[in-house]
Amino acid sequence: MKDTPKRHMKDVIYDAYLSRIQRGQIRDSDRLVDTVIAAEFNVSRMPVRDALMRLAHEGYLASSTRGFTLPELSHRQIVSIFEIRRLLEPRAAALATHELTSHDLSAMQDAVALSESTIVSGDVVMLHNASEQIRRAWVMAIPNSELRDTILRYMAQIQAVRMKTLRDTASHRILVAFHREMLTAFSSRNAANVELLILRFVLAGEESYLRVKHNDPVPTR
Amino acid sequence: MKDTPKRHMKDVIYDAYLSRIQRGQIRDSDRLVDTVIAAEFNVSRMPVRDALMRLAHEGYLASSTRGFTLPELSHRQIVSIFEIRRLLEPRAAALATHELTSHDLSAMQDAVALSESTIVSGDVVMLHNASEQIRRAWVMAIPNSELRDTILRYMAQIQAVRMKTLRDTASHRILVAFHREMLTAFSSRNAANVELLILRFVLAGEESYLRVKHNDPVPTR
DNA sequence: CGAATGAAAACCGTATACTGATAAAGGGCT
DNA sequence: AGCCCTTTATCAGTATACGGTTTTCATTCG
Repeated sequence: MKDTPKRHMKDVIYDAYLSRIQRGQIRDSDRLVDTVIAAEFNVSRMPVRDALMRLAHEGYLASSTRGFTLPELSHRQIVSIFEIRRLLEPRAAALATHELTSHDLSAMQDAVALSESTIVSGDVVMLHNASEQIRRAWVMAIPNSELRDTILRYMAQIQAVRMKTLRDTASHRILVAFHREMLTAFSSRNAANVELLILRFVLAGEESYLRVKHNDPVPTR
Repeated sequence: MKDTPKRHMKDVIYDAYLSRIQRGQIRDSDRLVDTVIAAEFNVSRMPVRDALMRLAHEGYLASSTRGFTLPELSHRQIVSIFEIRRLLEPRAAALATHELTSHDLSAMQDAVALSESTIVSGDVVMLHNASEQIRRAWVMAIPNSELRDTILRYMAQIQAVRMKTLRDTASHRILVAFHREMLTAFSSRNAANVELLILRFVLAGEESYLRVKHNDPVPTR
């Protein structure tokens, strides 16, 4: 049984749940309780607690007196994070432009094709996955690892915004168009274009969010 | 016995050691061992471990198989963080400009006076404290709390850079001049000036760091 | 029928104990 | 005398247990 060659359980659990969170596999209503997860992994509460608390401190989870849940991002927080993204992501993407391998680019190409296909199919889950893949392709290529980590910290916000906006037809079309443009810009290795495009992308994302928010001030509940 | 009204020991210990780290009271050679700290606070290892691991994950400490120590920020990391600061801090300071209370401003004024006094006294520790106070004054006034938290995360880097550069006479004078300018800019509530000034400040800090680094490639040891 | 109340359950924080990994120290071999 | 191997000490990771607090829920009273 070499399912975890050498790593500590706390890290295994941390990675497992970070992945689940980032893939949107945890629902708003889910409560993550250490004892339950401990049973799932056949370990004691301690490594689970370590992992959950780490996720909580990093903002991926919210700790309450009654288990851990997804953080409820307030409108204000979401807008705040858009501001940080506006400041960091254009430059970060520009830095990543020269670092993307041909493998990264073809992965992005596949994801963009997937994204385009959702216009007709209307498959929101697939669009979500495609967005995630495209984003991941360039974010992971950011050479400044501190910057990369900082940007990765806002996955929760991005997740939340996607959830709110992806069903909106107008936002959907805008998003797919951006995906196409990104592929072009990254492929041509034009960092200046990429920088501007990502700025426009973040701004458009904010605009979409605000529009959907305005039309549907009490979402998903 | 109400020495800690209601807060959890893990948080008390976290705060205590974060404070010690930020005040430079932990030396490079110090090894922080949970059992020792547990004895100091008369608790078990667990809350201490929680606190230390949290500090480690936030970058204030490095975990090894042989106790926790101050992280050795690599040259590359320090430069990486300067890039993030360049992107975030000018805008953040501009946002803070309108939020500073008269109380904040007078605190800043006191700190700037302190800073100026160190030019003749050469008191590096006092300069360090003054820098910290000035920085804290405007950082804490950043209205976007996510942005503020992100900036606060790099305190460790700033600490490390200060340690390396503060003894450098040229850097010392430049720093004090910036402190004076900051007071003026913040007091006049001119956000545009502040934004530009802070950008110049970060750039100057990077330059100082690189200069000192170049003159003394093997520092403090 | 709804509100107050109290007991039970859920769940976290902390304590104690054990295990395993690793670095330092000491001794033997060349 | 210098290098390698074995031993030992140290310290982090994990297990288990307990106590306290908050939530839930049923029961009773208005």
